[in-house]
Amino acid sequence: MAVTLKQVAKRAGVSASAVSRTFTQGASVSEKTRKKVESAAAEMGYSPNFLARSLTTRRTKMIGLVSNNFHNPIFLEVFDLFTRGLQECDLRPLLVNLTDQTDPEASVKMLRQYSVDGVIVASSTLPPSFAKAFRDSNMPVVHAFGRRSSNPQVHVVGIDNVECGRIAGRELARRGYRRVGFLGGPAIATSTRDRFDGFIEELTNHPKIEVSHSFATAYSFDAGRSEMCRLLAQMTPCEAYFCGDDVLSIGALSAISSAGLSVPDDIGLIGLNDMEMAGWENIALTTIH
Amino acid sequence: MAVTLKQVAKRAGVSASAVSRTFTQGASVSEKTRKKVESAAAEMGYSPNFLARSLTTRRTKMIGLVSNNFHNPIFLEVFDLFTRGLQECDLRPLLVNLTDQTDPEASVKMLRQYSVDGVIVASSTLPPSFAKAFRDSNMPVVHAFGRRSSNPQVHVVGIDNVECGRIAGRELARRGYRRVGFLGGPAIATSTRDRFDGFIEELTNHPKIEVSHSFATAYSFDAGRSEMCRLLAQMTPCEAYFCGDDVLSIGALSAISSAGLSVPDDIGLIGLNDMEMAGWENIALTTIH
DNA sequence: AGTCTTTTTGCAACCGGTTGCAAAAACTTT
DNA sequence: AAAGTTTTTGCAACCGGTTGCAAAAAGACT
Repeated sequence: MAVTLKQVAKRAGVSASAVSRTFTQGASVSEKTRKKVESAAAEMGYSPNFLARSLTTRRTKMIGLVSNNFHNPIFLEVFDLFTRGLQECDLRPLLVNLTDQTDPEASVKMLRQYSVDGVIVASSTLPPSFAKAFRDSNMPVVHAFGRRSSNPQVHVVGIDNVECGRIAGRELARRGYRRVGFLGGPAIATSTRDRFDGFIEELTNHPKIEVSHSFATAYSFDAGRSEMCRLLAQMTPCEAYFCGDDVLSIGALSAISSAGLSVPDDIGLIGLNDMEMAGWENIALTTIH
Repeated sequence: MAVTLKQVAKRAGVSASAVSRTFTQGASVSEKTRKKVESAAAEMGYSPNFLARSLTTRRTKMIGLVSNNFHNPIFLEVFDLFTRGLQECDLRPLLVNLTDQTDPEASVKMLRQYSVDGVIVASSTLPPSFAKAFRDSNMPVVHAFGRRSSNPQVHVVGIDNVECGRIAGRELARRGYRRVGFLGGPAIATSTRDRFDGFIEELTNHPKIEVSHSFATAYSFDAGRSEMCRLLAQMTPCEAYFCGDDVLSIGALSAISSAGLSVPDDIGLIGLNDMEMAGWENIALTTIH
C-alpha cells in the first residue's frame, strides 16, 4: 500500500542503503545520489516508516502520557502544554487514561509493548509506587506533580507543595484571620499531605491563630462543595480556608453562596493553581499561581 | 534489553513460530507446547513487541486523536470519553495537538509514518478539508463534531447542530421573549453556521419575534465575555440570547453580571453542551444536553 | 498393524527499515 | 601515471516478529 524504501531505491536506480542514508541524519551520501533519491521519493510520496525504523534504532519517539485526572479542568491546560512541549521535541504522546484503574501492571505492560521511549505520569493523586512501576520496567519516567522521593530513580517535576502551604498560611495570617481552616484534597495524595504540612508549619509561627482541617474526597467541584457544606453546618466555621486546589475552591465557593454567605465578606478563600477559570470574572478566585 | 521471542523459544525448547502462535489469537498450537511456552514466557517476563508485529500484520492498534480544542473544558470530557472508549476496544490514542497549526499536511505525514490504523479529528472548528486530508492519505477517518458532507468518505459523528438551533429558538419563543439574539462561535465554523441556520429557521415560524445575531471570535470565555460586553453597550440589547456553547455562555454570563444585570431576570441565556461546569451551582446555566 | 485424516510443527521468506564492513569510486599527492 | 587517501556505495545480516507450506506427529478407522 504505502510506498516502501525498496520501491524508491529501484526508481532512483540505487541501493536500499542509499535511500535509507538520505533519510538519516549525518549519513554519508553524495550530493548526486541524494538528489536522485529525493526526487524519486518526492514523486512517489515516500516517507520512512517510523515503526520499522524503531526496530533497529530502538527509538520510537513515542512517550506514554499517563493520567487519571480527566475531571479537573486544570489538566486540559496541562495536556495542552505537555503535548505541545513534546511535539516541539519531535516526540508523540501516547495517551493513557487511568481512570478506574488501580493496578499499574497492565499499563506498564502495554507501554512496553509499544516500546515508548519514556513515560510522563501526570497526576498528583496517584501513589508514587505507580511511577516506580514504570521505572522498574526500565523506562525513563517523569512524575509530573509528584513528590520528590528518597528513591532517586524517578524524575519529579512539579511545584513545591510545602511552600504553597506556607504561602497560603502566611497570607491568611497577614490578612488578620483568627480562625483558619485547611480544606484539602484526598488525604492520601502526597500533594495534599505536603500542602497541609507547609500550612501547619507556617501557622505555628502564629500561635494565636486557631487552625483546623479536613479533607475532600477528590480534587473536584462536587467534593469541594459537599465538604464545605458540611463545614458550614458545623457550629463554628472558620473565617477563612485554604482549599486544596482551584476546582475544589470553586466548589466551596458555590457552597458558600448557596448558604447565603459571600466571599470574601463573610468567609475568606484561597485556592491553588491559578487556572484560567479562576480569573473568570464571575468566579474571581484568589489563588496561588 | 527486552526479552525477545527467540529467547523464549530457546528456553521453551520450541521453534519461534510456536511462540508466535501461542500469542496469536486462533493459531494452531497444542495444549502441551502452549503450556511450555507460557511458563517460559512468564519466567522471563516476555510480552510480544507490538510494533514488530505490526510490520507484518499491518495493524498498529494506534489511532490518531487530533484536536485543536485545548481551551474549552468540554474537551477534557471529550478526551476522557474518547480515550476510555478506545481503550475498551484495545486501541491507543496518539494525541496530536493542532493548536497554531494551519496546514494539515505535516500531521498527515506524521500519522502515516506512525502507521496509525485510523484518525479521529475531534473539533468543530477545523474546516472539513482537514479531515479530508487524512482521508486522502488513505486512513479511515472519523470527524467528531464535524458536519455531514456531500463527500461520504469521512465518517462524521456528532450532534445535529441545526436541530440544536431549532430547539434553542423554540425554547426562547416558548418563554415569551420578543427580541432574541444569536451569539455564535467563530463565524467560519460549520457548527456555528448550522446552529445559526436552525435558530433562524425556527424563528421564522414566529414572525413577531425580532432576531439579531453576531459572532464571537472563538468558543472561549473571553470571546463570549467581550462580545456580550459589546452587545450590552449597544442601545437595545436583546431580551435573551442563544450562545454558541457553554463556555461562551459563561463568558456572556460574566459580562452580564459585571454590567449589574442578572440572568435570567434581566436577560435570558441558553447555552449548548451541558458540560459538567454548567451544572455547578454558582454558574447554573440553562443549556442543551 | 496398516492406511487415511487431521492436527501440530519447523523451515524459510517476508514485513520495512538500519548498519558494519569491504570493495569501488572519487579525489590528492608526488 | 602511479600510489595513497578519503568518500561513497552495495552486500548481507539484523531488528522482532508473522505466516504459507510441506513434513512430522497424532488420532481415527479397517
